[in-house]
Amino acid sequence: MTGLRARKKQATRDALMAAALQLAMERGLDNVRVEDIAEAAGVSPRTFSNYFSSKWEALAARHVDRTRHSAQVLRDRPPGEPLWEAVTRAMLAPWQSAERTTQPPAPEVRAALRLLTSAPAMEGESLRVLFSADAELAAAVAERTGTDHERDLYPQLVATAVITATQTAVRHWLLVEPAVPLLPLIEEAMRQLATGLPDPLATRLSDPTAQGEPQ
Amino acid sequence: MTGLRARKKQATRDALMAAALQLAMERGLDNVRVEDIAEAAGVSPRTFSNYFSSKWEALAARHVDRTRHSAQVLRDRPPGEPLWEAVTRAMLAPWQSAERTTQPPAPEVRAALRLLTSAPAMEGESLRVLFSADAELAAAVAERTGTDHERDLYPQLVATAVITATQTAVRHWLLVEPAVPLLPLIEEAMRQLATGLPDPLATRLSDPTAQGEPQ
DNA sequence: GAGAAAATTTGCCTAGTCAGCAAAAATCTA
DNA sequence: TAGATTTTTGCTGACTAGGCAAATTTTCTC
Repeated sequence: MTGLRARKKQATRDALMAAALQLAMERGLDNVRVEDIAEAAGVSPRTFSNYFSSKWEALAARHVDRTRHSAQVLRDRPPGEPLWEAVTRAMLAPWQSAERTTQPPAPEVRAALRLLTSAPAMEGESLRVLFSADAELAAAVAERTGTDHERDLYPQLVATAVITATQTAVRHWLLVEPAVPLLPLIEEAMRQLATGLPDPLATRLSDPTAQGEPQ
Repeated sequence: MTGLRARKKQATRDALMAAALQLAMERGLDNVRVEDIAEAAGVSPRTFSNYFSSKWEALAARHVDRTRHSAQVLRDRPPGEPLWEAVTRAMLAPWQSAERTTQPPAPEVRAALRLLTSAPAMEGESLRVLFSADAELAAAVAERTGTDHERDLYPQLVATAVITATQTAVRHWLLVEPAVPLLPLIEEAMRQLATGLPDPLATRLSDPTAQGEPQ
């Protein structure tokens, strides 16, 4: 599927997403109209609607892409690998692009992203698209664990827990000062999920030698 | 806070929520305008906007109320109680009203709700409001576990995992045929979360005597 | 209770969004 | 290159979101 048509479509989609992000970080999404995004991407406003049903969706589309990516990675992990190891690798994958791991984002980028992602409308849209993509992740989990996504709660529980935990880690990463690297946060979130989110208070009480603070 | 003013406000809010649900179940939310809801509730369209910023929000408001309720219950559980027991009780509470536990909803209500809740716009709005209310739950978790919701991932992880797991259980309950009672589904979801969502395949392999199927 | 203060409802209004339709343009197939 | 398919686009109409100020209702103070 690498015809000119498909490539142009992808390019348009990318251009719209990039324009939306750029403009939103510059002026705040409330001060950006669909028309502005379309213009910046060099297409008509009507074409914008063909790709995204709102400007929030255009921004949140990155989440969809990342979730799809994770699902693909999960399917590709060796079948014998323990589930939670595979899941952790899968959720890390979309964030392991070179730029992001080698250097933290500039403070002003952080600030802009923080503003953007904390807007209620934006959070909502992010969650919506995340969950529209979670079926794919759930299917991969079902396949790997021999469960049935029609009859069993299990794959859905894992998929949604994993997605929101990752989201929580990312949000934490944007908020916390001073800046910390993202990947360990995601790993930690997965580890906590996989161990049943044990009450750190109870753990400390029953095992006074424990040193590790919950992160 | 039981002045006439406050009571009227609550009544208006309830009326709008009820009207929205009623009309949406009758004709589908796409065929209901804000104007219709306002009329059915006996207020002006402009007043609708004072309460809710969209018709989806009016429907999803039940989720907010339930989450608030759960947070309150969690705060009220005895301090010595293990976290996951308290959390489970808290999440069950809003669903334990008399009608719902004694008899399952009529098939046509189930069908209507299924349609309603599966609309993407509706799912998105549900998630948005659920997560705008999750701070309260996270705060209750932080208090109970001696963690800091600014510095630690933990309370956010628990709150979002618990909320989405409950949501998954509810969705499952609406979808599965034949109808099953809701409360055990929620309990099971919490139990799985608290035990780290163990891979049922691995469990079965390493312990061939195990009989329980993951639900 | 009467009148002042505060909160709520309402109508009016503007800017903006969303998607159906059909014509035009671009791309693919053979 | 001709014809089929897909995508883009302009036009349009129904609907929405929320600012503002006037009118109404409730609460507060004496």
